[in-house]
Formats: sequence, C-alpha cells, structure tokens
Amino acid sequence: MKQTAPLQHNYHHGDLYQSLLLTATEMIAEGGTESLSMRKLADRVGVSRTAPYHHFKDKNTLLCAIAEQGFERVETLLQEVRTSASPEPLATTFTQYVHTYIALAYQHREQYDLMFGREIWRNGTPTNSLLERSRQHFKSWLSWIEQLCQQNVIQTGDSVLRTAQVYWATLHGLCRLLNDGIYTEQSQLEEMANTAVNMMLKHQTTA
Amino acid sequence: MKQTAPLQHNYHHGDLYQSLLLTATEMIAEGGTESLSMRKLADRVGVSRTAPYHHFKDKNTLLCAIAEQGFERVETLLQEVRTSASPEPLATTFTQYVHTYIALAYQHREQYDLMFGREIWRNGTPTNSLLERSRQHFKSWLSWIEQLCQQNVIQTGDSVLRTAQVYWATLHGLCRLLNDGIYTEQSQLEEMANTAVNMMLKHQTTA
DNA sequence: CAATCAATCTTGACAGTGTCAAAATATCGC
DNA sequence: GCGATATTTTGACACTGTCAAGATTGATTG
Repeated sequence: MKQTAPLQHNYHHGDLYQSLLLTATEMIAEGGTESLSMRKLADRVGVSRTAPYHHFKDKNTLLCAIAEQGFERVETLLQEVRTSASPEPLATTFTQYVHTYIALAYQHREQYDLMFGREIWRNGTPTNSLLERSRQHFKSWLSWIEQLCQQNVIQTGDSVLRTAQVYWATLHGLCRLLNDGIYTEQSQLEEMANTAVNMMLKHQTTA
Repeated sequence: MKQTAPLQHNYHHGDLYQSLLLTATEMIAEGGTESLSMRKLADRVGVSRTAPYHHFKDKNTLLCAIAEQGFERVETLLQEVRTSASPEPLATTFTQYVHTYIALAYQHREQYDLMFGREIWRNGTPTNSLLERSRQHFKSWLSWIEQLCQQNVIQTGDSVLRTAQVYWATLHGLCRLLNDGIYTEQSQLEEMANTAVNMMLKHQTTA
C-alpha cells in the first residue's frame, strides 16, 4: 500500500519475499529441485535458516510459487501466439507453437519438471493459486484446440476434450522424454516436434 | 552356488537381497519413492540400518534394481503381444497393447514413476544393467513400430525412429498425465487411449 | 515524541535422512 | 577346529524441514 516507502531495506532485508523467489528459481535452474534446500536458500540470500518461513509457509508453498510463474510463462506464450494476427495459415502457427513450447520446456527444464512433477502434485499439496492457474492454462489450450477443430486445421473423430488431452500429453511426453534424457537428445528435437505435428494435423485427414 | 543349502536362515537372515528388493517394492507401491528410506526398509525387514548396504551399494542402486524389474515387465508384455498368433488384425493388437500399457502404468504407478523419473535419471546414476535393459526395451518397441510401418498398419511420412519416439512419447505422456492426476482422471483412460490410437493409426492415411 | 503492537528475524532444538568407519559376528573352505 | 571371508551391527557425521521461544525492527496511535 505504501508506494512512497524508500526502496531497499525498508525492513530488515528489503523485499525478502521477492528475493527468495528469485534466488530459489536460480538455484533450481542450476541444480534442480533437490539442490534447493531452505537452509541453503536462506544462506544465499543472507538471512537465517528460518526467516523464509515468514514468507512461505512451507517449502511446498515456495515450490508452488515457482511453478506458478512457469505456468504464467506458457500461458503468456499461448496467448501471444493466438492473438498474433499472423498472415500464416493456422497450421503453421500451431507448428510454431509446438516448437516454441518444447524449446521453452528444455530451456527451463528444471522449472518445467517442477510444474508437472510429483514433488508438488503427489508428495506436496498444490496451492489453490497454482491449481487455479494450471487449470486455467489447460482451458486456454482446450479453447485453442477447439478453434483449430472448428476451422478444420485439426480433423478428428473424437471429442475436442479428448483431443486436447491427448495432444497435450504428446507434447508433454516429448518434453519429458527430452528433459529426462531417455532414448533421445536435444539434437533430435526439431525432427521429433515435426513428426508430432504431422501426427496431430493429419489425424483422420481424408486427403 | 549352494542349491542344497537349507532354505531360510542359511545365513543371518536368509536371502536378504531378495527380501530387501521385495519389501522395497512393496513400500514404494504403498507410498512412493519418498516413503522409502533405507532405515525404514531395514527396520521392516528386521535388520539393522546399514545391513542393506552390503547388498546394494546405494539407495540409488536399489531403486535401479526395482526400476529394472518394471522394464522386465513391460518388455515381457510387449513380447507376449507381438508373438501371440492372434487372428485379429495387427491394428487391433496394437490398440490392445496401448490399453494394456496404460493400465499397467496405472496399476504400478509408483514403480512406473521410478522407471522414468528424475530420481534415477537425473539425480541418481542409472545402473549399467538398468541402462541396458531400458535401451533394449526401446529397441523392441522400435522394432515393432518398424514392422507395423512395413505392413502399412502405420502410415507415416517420417522416419521409423522418429515415429517410434513420438508414439512412445504420446503413450508416456498419457501415463504421466494420468499418474500425476493433472487435468484428468482414470475414468477417462479408455477414451483417451482410443483417441491416441486413432491419432497414431490414422497418421497420414489417405482413406 | 513515547508507547504499544504486530511484523519480521534469529537462535535452539528435534526427528529424520543417507552412508561411512570400525567393530562384532556368523559361515565356509580347509 | 582355524583362519579367511562374508555379513551384520553400533557409532558417528553432516544434512534436511520446521516448530517454539525469544529478540529485534517498523508502523501506528496517543
């Protein structure tokens, strides 16, 4: 509420909340979720072990906040792609999105793992805020697939919902396969993305 | 080497190796990888904390052994399906395999997560034995996809390798989506599997 | 300005983890 | 039975998340 408060050190540390979020994201990017301990984080930020607990109830809550930012990023990407009045045909736009999505997941692999990993969704408890944002993102995706179906870019005999689920699963599966380094490497990324797009767009085509 | 040794307690404990493997698998099935600690495992088997370390160098090694058994299971499934001289058309066989695979992944969800999760593939170090077996399984999958391509059950303009990778990614993505409880529930499993199969089999069909 | 109150941060503590080193024990080949 | 070897145990260490109690700081009110 106070906007005129002097920046920096308006309290003990300043904006510790943001500082924690930022540093934690860095640490995760460097060495994954496991390399992030609340104690090391506090150390790196320069506060005592338990200081973070006044800004994040849990380690889980902190992780949820980071995951949430990841969802914001992909949501932004999706919206940008959808609203960009590109002269390209919609199929091309879709293809580009797939490539960008996979590239993004690879670029922020650790955060991506966090977004969909068991750390939050199985062990931990997703924050309401995170739940909402992730659901909203899937709705955006669903809505786009619906549009693509209506405009005959995607032709499927199955329901839009199922199609959206399976298509996203394909995308997600590719990302995991890549991120986990199983059966493949990043160099094959482009080709695999193209193959995936072919599979999706030519799904039940009659010509 | 000794086959005639009296069963049970031929040493301190008996066949501790197998006992550990079995109990650990149980514990994982019950509460996931995180609920398995070396100490609790030792407790449950009835030995001291560090006894397991004479049979498994690491917790990592133990986990790899469990994951390996998972790969053995799916490999067995794949071989059975392929060699069963079914009167059904190959497309039907493929569809059945997809359903069974997903069902299996769901039934042994924690073990499945272990097989492909970051616990082993990122944090830990996959055992040579595990590496080999997982690679061999992908080869089997690749070989099947190749066969299906040759017999025109799958029609794709892309390379067999890329097709196999993307198809497996789709399958895997579905399993994760399901296992992690993101965007979907098990009740939608059948339909989603069908949608996925449709997408794969009608990939670039001309009729 | 002084006093109160709440927000923030620190120190101490606890139970839990993986795993190494050294000591104890049991089994087997001779 | 003896010595070697495989197996198990006890003790210890550094690390984790997080709770409770106390100390410090900032904002608020009189």
